[in-house]
Amino acid sequence: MGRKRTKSGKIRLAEVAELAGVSPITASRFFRNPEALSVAKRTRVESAAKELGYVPNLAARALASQRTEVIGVLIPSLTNNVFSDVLRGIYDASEGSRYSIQLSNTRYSILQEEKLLRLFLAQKPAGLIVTGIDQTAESRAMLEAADCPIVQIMEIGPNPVDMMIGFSHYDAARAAVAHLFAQGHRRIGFVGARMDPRVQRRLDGYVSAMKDAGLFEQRHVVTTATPTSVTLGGALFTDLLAREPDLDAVFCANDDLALGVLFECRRREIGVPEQIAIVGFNDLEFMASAVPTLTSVRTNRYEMGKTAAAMLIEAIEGRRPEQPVLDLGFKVIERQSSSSRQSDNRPALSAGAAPNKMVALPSSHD
Amino acid sequence: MGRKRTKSGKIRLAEVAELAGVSPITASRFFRNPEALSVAKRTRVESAAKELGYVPNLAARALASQRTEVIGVLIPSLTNNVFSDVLRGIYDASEGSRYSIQLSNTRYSILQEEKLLRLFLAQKPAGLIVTGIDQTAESRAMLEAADCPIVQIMEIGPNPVDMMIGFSHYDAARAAVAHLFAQGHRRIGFVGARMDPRVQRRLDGYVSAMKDAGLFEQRHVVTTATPTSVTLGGALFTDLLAREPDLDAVFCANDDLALGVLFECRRREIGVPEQIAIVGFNDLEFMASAVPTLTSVRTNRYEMGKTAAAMLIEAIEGRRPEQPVLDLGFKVIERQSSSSRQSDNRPALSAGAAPNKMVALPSSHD
DNA sequence: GTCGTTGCTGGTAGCGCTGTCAACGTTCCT
DNA sequence: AGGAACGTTGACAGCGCTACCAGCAACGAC
Repeated sequence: MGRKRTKSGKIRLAEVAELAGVSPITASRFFRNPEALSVAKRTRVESAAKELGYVPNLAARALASQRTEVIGVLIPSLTNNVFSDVLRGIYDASEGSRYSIQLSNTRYSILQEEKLLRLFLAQKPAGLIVTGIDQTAESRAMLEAADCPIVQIMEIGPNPVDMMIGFSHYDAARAAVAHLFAQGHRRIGFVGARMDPRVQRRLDGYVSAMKDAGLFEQRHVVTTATPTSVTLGGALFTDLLAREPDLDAVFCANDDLALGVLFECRRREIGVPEQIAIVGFNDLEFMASAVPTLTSVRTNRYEMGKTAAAMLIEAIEGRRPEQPVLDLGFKVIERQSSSSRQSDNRPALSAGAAPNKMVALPSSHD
Repeated sequence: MGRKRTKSGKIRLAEVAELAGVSPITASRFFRNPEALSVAKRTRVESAAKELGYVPNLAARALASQRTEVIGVLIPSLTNNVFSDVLRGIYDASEGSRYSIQLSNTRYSILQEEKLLRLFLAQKPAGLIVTGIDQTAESRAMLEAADCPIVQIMEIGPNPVDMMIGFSHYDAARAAVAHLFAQGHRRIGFVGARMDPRVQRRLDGYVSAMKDAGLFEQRHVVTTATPTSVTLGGALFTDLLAREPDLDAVFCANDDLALGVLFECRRREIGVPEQIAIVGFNDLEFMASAVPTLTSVRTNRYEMGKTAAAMLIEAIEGRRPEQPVLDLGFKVIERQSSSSRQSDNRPALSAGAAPNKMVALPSSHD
């Protein structure tokens, strides 16, 4: 008795080929490069596969072809809203393609990242998406030696490993501070948490902008390594006020902190923006809805994820993008919390009605 | 010349076995069931593997053993904070285990879920985590026929496919309403968005509690299929007020909506809780930090994900939990936004100092 | 008519690992 | 002392697919 089915009852390629009256290898080709088949065989295999409900065995394919159809993604956090937007973009772009996403969480540790990278690379992924540009030397070497396309996301900088998509956090922070200057603010504090490399670069941008204006004061900067939260924003702002009660603005390294600062102002009955202006970073959805509406720096997170995955897939399939480094820029979204025009300060009647004035800036990096 | 290495330069199990002076199959056993080896061979294989930097080829393993070490996870959204907490738990529990997570997004569509399920099952996952209890009949049949452990998460209900971990959204909503009753509120509105099955059950719980008290009014319920957001909370609340200006409390199906309602109250200069009490759902971090602090129903999302994955892994390895259905319960976290005691209503000086009174309830389901 | 050339197809031989089962040595029991 | 029982080990034969190369027909150029 010839065995028609595998033990598990699954349909194999051989069965499809038999039903279609072709050799297994021809059926195999149908799934990988249908154009290589004559139209007649193509349709025969197609209908045979559909009739039998054939699903390829990816393990066998990976073993025989010596490569997988897995895209590895290394991100530092699953909690952070920012990364969930990026991830959504990545998953959306991978959907419908043959590639599946393998996600790992580095927890903001470059050592953990190195470990995970080694793990990924051992499985010969089709491509890799890694967060940021601050890998260990060892990681960097592995990435450069990897024989698959790689996209670095979230920021741009010199010496891309391969492809890169993001924006300049440094320039974005400078733009936020410039906006506050333009509104007449001078004593501008900085509130930052987690202090991962990107937040650090926002701080650097803030510091340089303040120094350029001759206004930098170390005591205006409050940071912590603690993970960010709304509550933490209030606590850090409290510290900041204790050091410098005369602030007239706060630049927050992200929107959660900004919301915490807003609540703390409300608690202390400090008028926003009359007494203190607030600017956040990322432009999460709630910023437009707060009272007063909160100014923020908009970043294109979903688009970043989606484009990164799309670029990667193109590169995997041999079509390298003509633009391997993509600057997605940012926009300062000016809202009530930092507006000096009194007319903008009265609470709008409905959240959606709050006027947003945008200041678009492609981040320039050199 | 004997080939020592695979084409790709990778070390194979055979090399390790040769260096250790054992047969390949013995080396294989070392990685899967070290206890089966004598101590001498075990240490020999171990050091040989380390010396060569051996990494198993998972594709070959999967092909030969007819099973994968992949845990499939089906969740309806990557955006929703709730799921990022659950996911974090799942990833944390899987870390260090041999299993890797394969994530797919159903986008709240049970048809999409069915499609993804079919895809997953074809690859013979080691286990499956699916969201909720509202699968299509077809999905349900596939799950029941699957020869791997399955955990349903996010809620509990009758007829688990296999294991189940969650809580009763219905009971949680009833508890929230009961809390508002206890604070003296009677004209309680409901605001809901997305209206996925779990939000629907929260609505059902609200309706039943209101009906039990003889206070239900259809016009006090405002819902939409639109995805949730803070802004939407304000908009829905605006609708609700237009229908019924005399509300004295609002129960929001989630915290984003609650925050939107709070902002809208501030915009309209409606006192919270003096004029209107607000209760949210999920107890996201910012609820404790808002002004006034916002009452919410705490759910154990991280723990749910972590426990689900841990249970699943145990079951995969043959140790079925004695409790296949786990009710993680919920807690009504009472804060200023729904407190009738005037002393609680004055703004606390610091966010963390806000007193939280907890009402713990294991959800009873029958 | 012959000779490439191109397009399509199939045979063979693995990819690296594990399931199965038999065989071996050792211990323990009667 | 004999044999059963156990623990440990290895040989063999694939898992389902694809890389590689050979073969064959059809076609155009000379």
